[in-house]
Amino acid sequence: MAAPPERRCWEREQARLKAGVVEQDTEEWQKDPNFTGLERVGGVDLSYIKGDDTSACASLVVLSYPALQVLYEDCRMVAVTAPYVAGFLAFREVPFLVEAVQRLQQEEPKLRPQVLLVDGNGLLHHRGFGVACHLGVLTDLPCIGVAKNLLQVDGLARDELHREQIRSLQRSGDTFPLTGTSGRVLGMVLRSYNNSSKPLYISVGHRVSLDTAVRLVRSCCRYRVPEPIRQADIRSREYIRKQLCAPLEARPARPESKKEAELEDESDA
DNA sequence: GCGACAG
DNA sequence: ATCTTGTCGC
Repeated sequence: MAAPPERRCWEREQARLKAGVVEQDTEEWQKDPNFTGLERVGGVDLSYIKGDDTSACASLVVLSYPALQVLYEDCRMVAVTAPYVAGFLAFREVPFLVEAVQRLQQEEPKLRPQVLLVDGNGLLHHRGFGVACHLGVLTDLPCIGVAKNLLQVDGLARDELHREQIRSLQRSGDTFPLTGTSGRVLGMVLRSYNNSSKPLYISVGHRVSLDTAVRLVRSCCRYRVPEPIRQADIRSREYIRKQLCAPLEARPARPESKKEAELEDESDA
C-alpha cells in the first residue's frame, strides 16, 4: 500500500496538529452564531459494490446553506487499490475525493464548498490524523469528521460507561466530549436525531474548531446523518445501482437503437 | 488464542 | 462498506 504523497503529507502535519493549528476557526462565518456568510456545504462519500472490492463510486455534493438544497453533484466510478484497514481509511478513499474537489474547482469554481463534511474521523484517530484531516490538508478546505461508529483509540471504548453516556443524551443536539486517556478532548458525541438512539462522532478535520464543527453538523441534520453526507451517500449508491443495471439493459438490440450506435461511433472518433 | 475493527 | 422488505411504533 504505497502512497508517498499522502504519507509525506501525514508526517508533515504532525507538528501543526500538536500545535493545535488545525483546530482553529479560520473563516469569519465560523465565528458567527448563525453562520452568517456560509452559503455552501459539501459532503463526500464512497459506496462499494457487494462482491467487488475494487470498484466504488466516489461522490461529492454541494448543498446550499441553510436551505440544504443540492446545488452540485458529482458521482464517478473509481478503481480502488488500497485495502480497507482501520486507521488507514484515508489511503483508500482520499485520492478520489481530492480528484472530485479538483474537478469541481475547475468546472464550477463558484460552487466551491466553504466546508466539507467527511465520512469518518479527523483528530479522533490512532495518530490524530484521520481521513477528514487528510482531505483537509490536501484540499486546504475546512473539514469536519463525521463518524457513525466510535473508533476505539486512546483508551476510548464502546464499554458500558460509554453506552450509559449515550443513554444520557435525551434530546437531539445533546452532546458529551470524548476525552482520551491522554486527557485531550478528541471529539464530541452528538445525538443528531430524536428518533435514533445511535449518535454521531464528530471530530476536527481541518481549519475548524470542535465547537464550530458540532454546531454546524447539528444545523445540517434533517435525519441522523447530516444532509451533505446523506445526499452524497444516497447518490453514490443510486449511481452504483444504475451501473449494475446498465449491462442488462444493453442486451436487447432494438431497431431504433441503430441511431444511438451511430452517434456513439461518431463521438468516439 | 482473543479481541478489536472509521468506511 | 455490504447482504435486505416489510413492518412495528411515535
